[in-house]
Amino acid sequence: MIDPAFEKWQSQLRKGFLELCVLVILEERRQSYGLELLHVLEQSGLDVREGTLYPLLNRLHKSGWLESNWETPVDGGHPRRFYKLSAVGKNQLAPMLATYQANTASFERLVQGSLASLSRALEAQETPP
Amino acid sequence: MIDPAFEKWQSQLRKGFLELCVLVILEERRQSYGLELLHVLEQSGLDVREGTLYPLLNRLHKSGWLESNWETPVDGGHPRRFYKLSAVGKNQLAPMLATYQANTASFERLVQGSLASLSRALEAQETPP
DNA sequence: AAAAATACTTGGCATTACATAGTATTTTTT
DNA sequence: AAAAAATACTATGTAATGCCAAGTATTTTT
Repeated sequence: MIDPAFEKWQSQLRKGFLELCVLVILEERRQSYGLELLHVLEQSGLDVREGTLYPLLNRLHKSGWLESNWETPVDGGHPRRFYKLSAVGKNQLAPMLATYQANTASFERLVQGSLASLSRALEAQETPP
Repeated sequence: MIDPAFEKWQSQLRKGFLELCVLVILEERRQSYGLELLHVLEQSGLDVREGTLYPLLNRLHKSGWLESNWETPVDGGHPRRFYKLSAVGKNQLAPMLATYQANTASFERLVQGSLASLSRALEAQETPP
């Protein structure tokens, strides 16, 4: 019995987070395209849908944070739309990382005073035999 | 010159995150009320507005994750609406923490391979003299 | 030639953060 | 005692994102 509100919350938690992940990948790989990004995200443990990623890429492109160009693989195959960070996008990445890490630090501060109660919550997660 | 898209992204990143923070605080403090929660959040570094927190509490209450009751302080003063985790809410907390930590771990995996490029990004954050 | 795989597009829904404005009660000030 | 300020919560509307679902186009496989 999974509370449907929990799954909705999970979706909400990914807002903004996925964009940061994509920018980090592009910063590392210099460039990439949709399905490859999906693969990289999945390998890192993030199960992202096409209907999530492609609009995300279009938004970042419209915001001017990404540049894109179509390329056909040299060995043939379906043409792909490659994305890479623009100068503007590169400038955004550092503040975004700072914001993300500030949130993480705030959360750590919140749980710091409640290690006992949190370990209680985590233990309750496992089903008793 | 701050990109307005950056501030919008910051708001998006807090979606879901703030709910988790509030639940963690209530798990630790047993119970609390609006303005006190704002104070605790602010002390941890999160600048949350009334117009964000109160609707959030109402939503969690409607979802059945929180119980609430009005109390007037024994030494007089304005009556306050106190919230505490319900049994359902307590059951949500552990899976939510697991999801949050899974996201954090995925992100760490993504940046792991790009320590060099990320430190470049962080250095670019400081303005040269 | 048909089917499958690759790769991207588009439209619509539900949800949340935030701004803004408003209500009610208590305390402080004059 | 009346006015002002502080405390505390409510209500409305907007913008933005994740996700589902269906669709298009090209290439490869059968």
